[in-house]
Amino acid sequence: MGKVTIKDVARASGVSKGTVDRVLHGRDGVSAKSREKILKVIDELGFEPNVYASLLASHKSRSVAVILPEFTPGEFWELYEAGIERAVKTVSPLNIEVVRESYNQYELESFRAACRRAMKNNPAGVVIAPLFKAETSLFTAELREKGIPYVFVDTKIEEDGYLSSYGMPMYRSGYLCADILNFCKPCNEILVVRIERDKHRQSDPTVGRREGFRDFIAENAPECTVHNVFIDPKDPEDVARRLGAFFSEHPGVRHIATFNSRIHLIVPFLEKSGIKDLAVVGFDNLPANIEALRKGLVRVLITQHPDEQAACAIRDLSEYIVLKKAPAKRDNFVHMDILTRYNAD
Amino acid sequence: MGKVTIKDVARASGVSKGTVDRVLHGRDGVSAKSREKILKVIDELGFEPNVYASLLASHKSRSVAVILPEFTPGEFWELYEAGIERAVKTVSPLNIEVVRESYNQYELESFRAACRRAMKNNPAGVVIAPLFKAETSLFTAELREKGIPYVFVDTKIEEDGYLSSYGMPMYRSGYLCADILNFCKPCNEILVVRIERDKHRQSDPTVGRREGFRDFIAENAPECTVHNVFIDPKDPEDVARRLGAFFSEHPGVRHIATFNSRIHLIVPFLEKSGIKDLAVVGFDNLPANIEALRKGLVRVLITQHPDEQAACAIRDLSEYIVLKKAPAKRDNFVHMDILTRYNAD
DNA sequence: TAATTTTTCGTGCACGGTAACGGAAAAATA
DNA sequence: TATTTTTCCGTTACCGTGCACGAAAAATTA
Repeated sequence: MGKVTIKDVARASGVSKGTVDRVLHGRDGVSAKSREKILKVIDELGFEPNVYASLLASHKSRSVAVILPEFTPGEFWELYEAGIERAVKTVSPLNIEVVRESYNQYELESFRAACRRAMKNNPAGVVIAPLFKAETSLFTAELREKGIPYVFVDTKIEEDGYLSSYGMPMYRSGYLCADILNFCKPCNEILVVRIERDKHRQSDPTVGRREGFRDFIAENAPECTVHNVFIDPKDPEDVARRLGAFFSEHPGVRHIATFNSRIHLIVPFLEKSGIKDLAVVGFDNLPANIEALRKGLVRVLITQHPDEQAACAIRDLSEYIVLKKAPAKRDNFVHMDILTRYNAD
Repeated sequence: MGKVTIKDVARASGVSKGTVDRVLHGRDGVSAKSREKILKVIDELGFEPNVYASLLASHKSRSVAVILPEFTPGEFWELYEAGIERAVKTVSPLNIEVVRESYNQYELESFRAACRRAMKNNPAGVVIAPLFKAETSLFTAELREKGIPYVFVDTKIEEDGYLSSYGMPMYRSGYLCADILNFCKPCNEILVVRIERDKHRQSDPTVGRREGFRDFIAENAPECTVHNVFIDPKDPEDVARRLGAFFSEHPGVRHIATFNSRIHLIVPFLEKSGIKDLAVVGFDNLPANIEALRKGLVRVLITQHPDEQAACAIRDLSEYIVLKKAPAKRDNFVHMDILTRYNAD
């Protein structure tokens, strides 16, 4: 019943609704005294703008640019798509259009080009996965200058000015990974499979995860040995070769972890080798990983809901664009899901 | 761009928008000729009413009744509240009001009364947790007769006519629980603590969970013994007495499970007894359970997001009420989350 | 044919919010 | 002090739809 409208706010603060509208949208032309008074009244009355009335009145169509790495089917970055599509559905009646720009995550120039393409559209907001830290800084500086709000997904960069961020707490996730491996009986040896395209990449997104993993072991199982095996994801035979060599040298190892989403790449080896009772933990719910989970070859996957990240990011931006309302929480960690074969749906 | 409005339809059919509105809502007072013409134009122009404008203009407020068990703070059924509140926020601008009716889950008559109270309000939709199966059947028959859509949460009853349902797959969750206990080293003995108010209750909601648990053990650890200890939740000293007796008789048992949300009740005993290296698995993210997780006294919680269930249920209903749009999926199983101390947030 | 009833329809305000327009008051300048 | 500029804010016309009011048109009756 007691819906508070801007008319109520206007009356209660002794101004007209035009003025209330001005402070709601942060436009200028309002004295400090009035603004303060109005904000107080808004707070006291618990006013919340009616989104529908709002977009009915202001119908300019705006666009949100989503800048993510490109992907081939089945890759990690594809997981964002589902959330983007969900979000598109909910915001398109608000006259907000979503424009995707993708880049090659291993080529800086490609990232630059994607940013430039995004800016051409004159977007009202930007969602971005900041794989290239330094370059992203430059880009966000430009966004700030133009007053375009932006949201980080996957990871964030340390700076001020972003509207919100979504991601997994990487350190925590590494810690959790080690905890799960260590779950019942403490383990003496763990094999960490590093399936990375570029061992010496400047900014490896999984570095925090490795630290969390290392710290858990140091604190809870200091006697445990951690072996690293590096594998080239582009060479399909590298897996069998290197893992084969490893297991002939260390036949007793029963714990395996990876720190990125590529655990599925070792599945063929596991199937062929016939080693039993392995505790294998990986990350991210790629279809191939889920499949491995179902088969019992991977014991646990830790996932971070990229789709949710995307959906939330777009939601935050549209709320900000339509209502100039900042999201409730700025830094959001999505829940780390623990998936086993019985709760993978 | 080319959004067609009522005014366009009116102009194209040579009448006023009032007349168009009349045919849109099936009100009378329109000549057969005009009606026909208008319908033709609507079809040709592909006119679709603007839901938001419509909602803004129409003053009829509709209500959704939510019929759930009553609770004292910290109890399982309180977890639904958060989702209800979230949903209220999103649907209240649609002039949809949410009315809660609660009942005593152990008294049939109380459930009946709650249903009757709900009907008095002449609700446009109903969310219901069908703890009393038979009685719920009678109630939903009445709803169907009156054309009122309804959604099940927590569990559903087998019938046709509900709009959608949300719940945890109980059998699966029991299976998962046993799997987690059995995670690394197979266990030989498991203590199942049954903290139930009424041992002989007709429809124990956790019965499916018990079956899943039993089946996992039978299939994967047939040599394992399962001990049941029954505890009266109303008698605070019963826990210490019975568990004390159990552990003095079976000092080697290290695996504990419960099947409802009351695992926190055994925490004081665990703390005092000082038994180490226990693998304790329970259900549901009650604050007290989370607390026990943090302290390391409970190893894993399996949760079902009651808040999400409530939010989805209300969303489905309002979409149906406002747009007559049926939800995408009818039977929905919420994801079973595995919570450990490192991902409980 | 005139008067009356009934049918059919146009008009205008409301919903809650947006934003352009222009005027009054305050501040700055002459 | 008079004039100009700036700051601040009220007014107003929408957005697309719902609905009440009353008037015109058609049908009925006298």
